[in-house]
Amino acid sequence: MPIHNADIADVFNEIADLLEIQGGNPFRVRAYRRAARSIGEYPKNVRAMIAEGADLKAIPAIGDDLALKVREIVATGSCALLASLRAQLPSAVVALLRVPGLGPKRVRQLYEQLHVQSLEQLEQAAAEGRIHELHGFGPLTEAHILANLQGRLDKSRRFQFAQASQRAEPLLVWLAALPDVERVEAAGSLRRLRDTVGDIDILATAREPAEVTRRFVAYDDVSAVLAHGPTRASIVLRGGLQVDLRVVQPACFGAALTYFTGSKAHNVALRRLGQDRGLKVNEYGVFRGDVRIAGETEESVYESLGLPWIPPELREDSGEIEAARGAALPALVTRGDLRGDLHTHSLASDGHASLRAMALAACERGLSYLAVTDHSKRLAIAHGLDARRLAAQIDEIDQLNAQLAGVTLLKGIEVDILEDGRLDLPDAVLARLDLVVGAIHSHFDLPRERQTDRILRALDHPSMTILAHPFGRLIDSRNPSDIDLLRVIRKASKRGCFLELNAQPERLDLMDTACRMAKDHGVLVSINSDAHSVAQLDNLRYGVNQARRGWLEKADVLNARPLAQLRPLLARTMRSPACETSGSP
DNA sequence: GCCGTTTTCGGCCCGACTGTTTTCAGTCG
Repeated sequence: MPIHNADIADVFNEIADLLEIQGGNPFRVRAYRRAARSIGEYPKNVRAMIAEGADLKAIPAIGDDLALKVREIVATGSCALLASLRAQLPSAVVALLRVPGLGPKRVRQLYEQLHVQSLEQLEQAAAEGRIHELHGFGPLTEAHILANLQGRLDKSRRFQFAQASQRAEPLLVWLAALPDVERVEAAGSLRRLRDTVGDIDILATAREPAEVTRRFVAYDDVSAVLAHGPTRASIVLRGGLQVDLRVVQPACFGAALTYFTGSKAHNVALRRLGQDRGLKVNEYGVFRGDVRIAGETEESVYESLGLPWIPPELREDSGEIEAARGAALPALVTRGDLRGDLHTHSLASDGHASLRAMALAACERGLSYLAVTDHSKRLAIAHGLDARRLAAQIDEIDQLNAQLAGVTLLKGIEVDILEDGRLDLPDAVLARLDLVVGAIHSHFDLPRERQTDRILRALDHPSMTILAHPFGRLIDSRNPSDIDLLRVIRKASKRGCFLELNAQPERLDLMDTACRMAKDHGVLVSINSDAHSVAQLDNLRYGVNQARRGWLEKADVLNARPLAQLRPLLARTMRSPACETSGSP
């Protein structure tokens, strides 16, 4: 089985978990976690780097020892250290770390003293009252463990951004209306616009902080109170979403907002930067000795560290601090930059609105063009169009465009990419369209080589314009397909094709790191709503969020081009077979 | 186990809350 970066990251993370439970050197544990993250996010495939003879120590957090282990994992699929750790401690115990309230120390105690090594055994031990007898545990801890297990409250559970945002909005409004509250702001991954949100972090200033946390834990949508102090409190809403509130002094607000926006890795990087300058950075401010030199605003915090303000979307310690230092932060794309939408559906397939209604709705939303891309015949469940119906729709759009003012409909199709990479409609009818959006809707789990070759062949089709939702993932329900994105991007670049960032909240596909990879190779990304109704045109904002996390600027986005500039990019002359250089797909 | 415009050895981010202890360890973010 070929080893991917994510596999290596998994091995290092399990090593870190097991070392931590065994009470290993915490800095060594951290080194494995940093290495796992670094490799997991590294844009180049490590297996390919080894094949090319590249120096693995060029990867951040990889030194002599871990470079050897990476080679070992690529060669053998595992590594001796992991095997020996597993021999000392069953790897199933790492699942116990996912239980809220259980960290490495307690997991070790449970294993050594009660021989607990699975969630089932943990639940049984708690139910039988054996846990509270352990030193350091008590009846409350035992009750919490039981409640967490029975409620299946999982630390690793994440919510789609849109779901979390819809739960957070009313709570933020309610908090802002409390009499003592002066200021309320969401922080955390919600503010960083991540595609999924683990919990909601809220920051407030208030005249009487303790009064605010008291009211907060009594919010009427609360199903559990996890913590309640004078300045901090944590609740779980019905539906399982955790919300953490911190109330801070106004003079600290910027420092606290920075701190609670994170990411954790970004915070650590800021603190190290502070250390280098003899400064201490925490949620109360930036301090030289006991003197606070910054903290009221985020700008002041960054300025004290010699940096310009960094947009929250970029705060992942993935190059943003270096870019800020070099005055090279991107001017991120905004919703207002979008001039059109290149993937939408109508009544002709599985959409819920007419062509005219979609066109008018697009116009109302400030868009000047809208591509109609109904499904093709293979997707029978969506009433996909065959060549005859598509030809009729082409004529209908021509007639409608003659009547419409302020918005232009583009003739398109979301054509199925068949298992072998052919497209689902005849070349002749595809050639009549303004654009062809190709998409995979079946055989999502082909092996990497076949899945990649399938896409490369589709990109070689002279009519192909945009690869829709390239990974096919559905957050919570379908993993991304295994494709070699670098090969896909290189082919798209060579063929003058584009990649879609599908803005449906459960898709958000391309992912942020993939957007960045496309940008680095000069392949434009099309932020498309994939709207099946008028209201879903508003999904574009979720796509813009993701694009911003992927460092995309206006110039990197296909549909930020006005129509006159877009048309030549869509023209198939640049993709004609004659243009293609020789070589395999 | 990584890393270095102070360092090749000695550092490695910082504080709140809980439940347990009787002054603090563990967990979390």
